[in-house]
Amino acid sequence: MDVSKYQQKAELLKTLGHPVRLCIVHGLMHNACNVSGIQECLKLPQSTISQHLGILKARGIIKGERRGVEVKYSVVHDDAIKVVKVLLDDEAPFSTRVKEE
Amino acid sequence: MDVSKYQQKAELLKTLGHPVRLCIVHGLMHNACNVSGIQECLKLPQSTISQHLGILKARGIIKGERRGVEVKYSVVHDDAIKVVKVLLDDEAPFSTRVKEE
DNA sequence: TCATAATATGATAGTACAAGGATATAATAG
DNA sequence: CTATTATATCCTTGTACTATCATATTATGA
Repeated sequence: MDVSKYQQKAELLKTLGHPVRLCIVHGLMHNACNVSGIQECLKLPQSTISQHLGILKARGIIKGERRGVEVKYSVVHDDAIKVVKVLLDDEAPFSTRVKEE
Repeated sequence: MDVSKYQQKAELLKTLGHPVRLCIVHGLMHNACNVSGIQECLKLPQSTISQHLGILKARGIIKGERRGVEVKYSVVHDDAIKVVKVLLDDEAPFSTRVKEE
């Protein structure tokens, strides 16, 4: 039995299996934004958000690009996107996986 | 922001986010079987399997029907089925595949 | 009844995770 | 250089999860 396949997929699910992180990923799928945006949305201390972002980044689910003083986050993990879409299938308002400006 | 929705979905993901449980659910989706079958497959102590089954049952992901001396388990949670299919999309028996890219 | 196979539960010990405060780094403006 | 804003890291405390052993329950057959 191919255990490592399950381990890898399970780790993804476990990472997404936290309300704050799930919310962050879902939000980022609609529009990439920075920590302050998320923080305002979730009303949690900045350090808590940053920690979750760090976990998501370490697992390759999101990436952050620094733009001047901000860091703009977006979702880059295909499986993660698929899972979240299946679960929270509220038809993306738009397919806005963009970075304007 | 609708937090409870995320909490509920996150709990599902967290529950599936353990290699043994993920493996159990995936296996059960292909054919419902009993504890001994799973145990043999995973080579873990019976009590460990049973505990994971208990967790999956408590969260409404699987159900067990007693058939004589055995208990036959099967997956009953729609979201769980969708998630596992998307993630472990090996030859879905039917064309119930979710879109890919 | 008793023995046995299948499954569940309880207890325990080790490990990992979560939140939030304090503090540190990075970029830029002045 | 200094101040400010944005973000990251460190640390502590409490809580939850995991694996396993030992034991209990349940159903059935002799």
